[in-house]
Amino acid sequence: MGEKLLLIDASSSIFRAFYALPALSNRDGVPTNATLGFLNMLQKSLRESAPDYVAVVWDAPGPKRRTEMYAEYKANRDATPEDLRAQIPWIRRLVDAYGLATYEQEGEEADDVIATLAVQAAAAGIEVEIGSTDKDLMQLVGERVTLVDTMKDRRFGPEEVTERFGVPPAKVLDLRALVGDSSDNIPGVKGIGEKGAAKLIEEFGSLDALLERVAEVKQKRPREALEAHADDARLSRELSRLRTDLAIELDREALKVSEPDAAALGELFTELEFKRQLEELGAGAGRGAPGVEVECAVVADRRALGRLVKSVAVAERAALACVLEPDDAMTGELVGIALATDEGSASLVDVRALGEDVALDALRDLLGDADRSWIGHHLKRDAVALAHRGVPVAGVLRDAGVAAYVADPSQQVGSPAALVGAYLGRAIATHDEAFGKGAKRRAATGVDADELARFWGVEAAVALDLEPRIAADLEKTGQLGLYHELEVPLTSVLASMELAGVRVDEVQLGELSERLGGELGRIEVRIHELAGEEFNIGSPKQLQRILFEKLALPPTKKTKTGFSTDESVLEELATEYELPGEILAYRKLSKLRSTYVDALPALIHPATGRIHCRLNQTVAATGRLSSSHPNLQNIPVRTPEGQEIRKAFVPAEGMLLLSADYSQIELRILAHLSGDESLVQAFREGADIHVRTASQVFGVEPDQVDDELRSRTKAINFGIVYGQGAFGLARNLRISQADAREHIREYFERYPGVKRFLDESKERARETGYAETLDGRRRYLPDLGSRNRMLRQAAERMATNSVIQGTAADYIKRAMVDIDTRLRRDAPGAARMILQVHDELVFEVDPGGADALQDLVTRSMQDVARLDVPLEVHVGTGKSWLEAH
DNA sequence: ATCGCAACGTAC
DNA sequence: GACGTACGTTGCGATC
Repeated sequence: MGEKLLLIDASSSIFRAFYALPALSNRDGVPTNATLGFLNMLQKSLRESAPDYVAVVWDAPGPKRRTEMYAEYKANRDATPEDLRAQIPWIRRLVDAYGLATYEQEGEEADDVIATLAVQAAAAGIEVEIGSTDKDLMQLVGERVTLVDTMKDRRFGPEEVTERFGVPPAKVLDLRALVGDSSDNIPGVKGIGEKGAAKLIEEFGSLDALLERVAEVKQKRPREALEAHADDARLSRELSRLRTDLAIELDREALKVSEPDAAALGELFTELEFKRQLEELGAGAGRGAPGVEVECAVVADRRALGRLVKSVAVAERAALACVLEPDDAMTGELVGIALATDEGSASLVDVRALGEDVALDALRDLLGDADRSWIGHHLKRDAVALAHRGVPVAGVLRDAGVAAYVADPSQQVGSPAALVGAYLGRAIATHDEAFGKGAKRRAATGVDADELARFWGVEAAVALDLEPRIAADLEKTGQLGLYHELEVPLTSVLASMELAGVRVDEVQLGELSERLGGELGRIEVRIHELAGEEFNIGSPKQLQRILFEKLALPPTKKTKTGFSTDESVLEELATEYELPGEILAYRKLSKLRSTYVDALPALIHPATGRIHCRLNQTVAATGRLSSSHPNLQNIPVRTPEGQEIRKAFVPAEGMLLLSADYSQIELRILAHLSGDESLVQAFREGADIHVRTASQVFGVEPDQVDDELRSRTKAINFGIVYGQGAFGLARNLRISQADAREHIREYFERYPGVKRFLDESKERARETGYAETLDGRRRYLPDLGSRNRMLRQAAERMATNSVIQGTAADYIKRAMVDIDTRLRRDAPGAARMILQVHDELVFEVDPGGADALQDLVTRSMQDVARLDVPLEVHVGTGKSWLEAH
């Protein structure tokens, strides 16, 4: 049996699917009929044709060659229905999830691409099936080339074509030159239909012969038509002629049929609410899925440990998974270490049986080998745990969760079991299934080693399959560089930051807590006095009752469950009444106390005396990091009380803190991406951007811009980045919606490049289905195609904001990797990076090395990218975070 | 007793 | 309903 290539004409298939199925949509109002129809066709073709190669061919956007030839080409086409256009990104995702190659050749239509590929494949002895009903494609039919209409279950080989048109495939082009095509607005020769044309071609042998000997045509009407419209016939032939000589290579490797990405399909089907498809997929990936067979051994004596270490040392690849109880790198007990070198077997080093020192000493050289790679889940946690116990992991950390995050940062489930089900179509136990949750949870310390080995051995071994599988997907989407060059090295950087931690002055916080407590007590008394009764001020529900029922103050805003008592409401009421102001003061102080002042000391590590937050690499949908346990990215900075908290973040004895932050990085990225002349110029000239914007938008001299105007303009600038509308701006600035609308209009008038960029970002995201940063980080936004206006507009704001916020995230991550590399090389021990707060990096440095560090950090941060505007970095040093910032 | 959600507020 | 991204605390009703 020879090989088979299936070429799918995307637009033709999608159009047919759209009109063949009734209007369907999911609960978000995303139309789904064309997607479902296309999916059915695709599945049927793959099943019935069983091709070895598949390519999905799209029309390229923009001007077409044929339009240059003939301005009226396809001029009579109606605009594509909106409900169809909205489905295209979904269909592209579907094609991606199936792992199918796509072709989209600039300036070319799908027909010509298909023709070129078909001719090449046929010449190479490959059988070609074309999934399309386009009549023009009939000219390609031959010994090895057939057209397939999947929906009607019809195939067109040479015989069927001859039967259908009355001429063989080789003469279809000449026939169509006479007949034309009303749907493409190809004229043909008026007065000649398909029947007549077939007769004429048969009689004269070809169009050229016919035109040469037109006088011999017996019937009068066709003869006269031909005489009058010979040029139309020639033009029509050229318009219908498929090109088979495009500069395209038939890349067999790329076109090979591969396993569909069950994860991506599952996600798509869920979002689209394709229940039947989801069930079918589930039959492959869900409960009934094949399990993972892993031979799991417990290593509990030194000799076995020695053998294990040797076997890992010589293995090409190895997976690692630490068992920690509780699941925390810095405070958990190291119960076991699972190691695997192939997918079928794993060993659990029983740390409790061996003793931590014995176990770790045996692994020290292996883990310290910088030339190795480690594959796993949660490798950052493992690296921190091991380094904290004196065994740094020097190798490359290839984490499946990080890979999956690059593939889709919005994904909600990143657990190993979910990823295995999704990407490998196999079922493994979840942690909760194996060990219970909540009250029923069994601590790892109380589980025998065999059982731990069975669970963690599988987790390690399966990662050896999983991570490369996801990486292969990343290669297809062009995101492998983002993974290998940025996120993978970053995992190690974050691990050393978490390990380093930050010192906080417990005594200072204790004093502050006392002070706040006293103040809170006084305010509480006053509040109860004003309310005429005692109640829980922290309960919005009780507060509602007091304010809006008992005291009958006018409510201004609602929540889902009742009247809102949030800051803006209370502020408004505070102008008329005393109680709301007191509540605001109470809220502010109690927030600071409970969230920071009292919470932070409890998180100081008993051994290091420092706070070690987690810097999460796989959480934020835009590519940013997040911080938790505790969140050190939202430590107060604005209010005086908040600044007291920052003062308590201090360097180790004899050291300094150094803070370096990007100035206006998001607006600078906006300037660069939009290319807006005024905005670019403003940054190049080093202007105060808010003053400059104020001056340009409101038409006043820069020295006439007072603090008030500047701060209002700052709000506008922020609003632009967040996609804010008139309503939001009006509320923020407490101005009328009309005024806000006017400000926004003026802004865009003054910065037309920004307007254009924002519109284009949305449009591009709508076409592709995702927002993308300069480094190729994607965020899928299916709601861009929703018919629900709110959902759609929210997705549009996410699209524009994600490009800007995500690009900023890419940049500071690059800087972090670069700085870490340089510090390790040039100044080991003298300085360490300890925190990242989105546009700020915080270091702890020996005072003697502060100047050098400042140079290094500034240069590295500025040089992450060559933008049309300079990247400015502010650096400060001090004996507290407040001083340094 | 525990879980999960709503409301609120802190950061960039 | 209306401004993007996070995380933590509190209160409170549902659930175990």
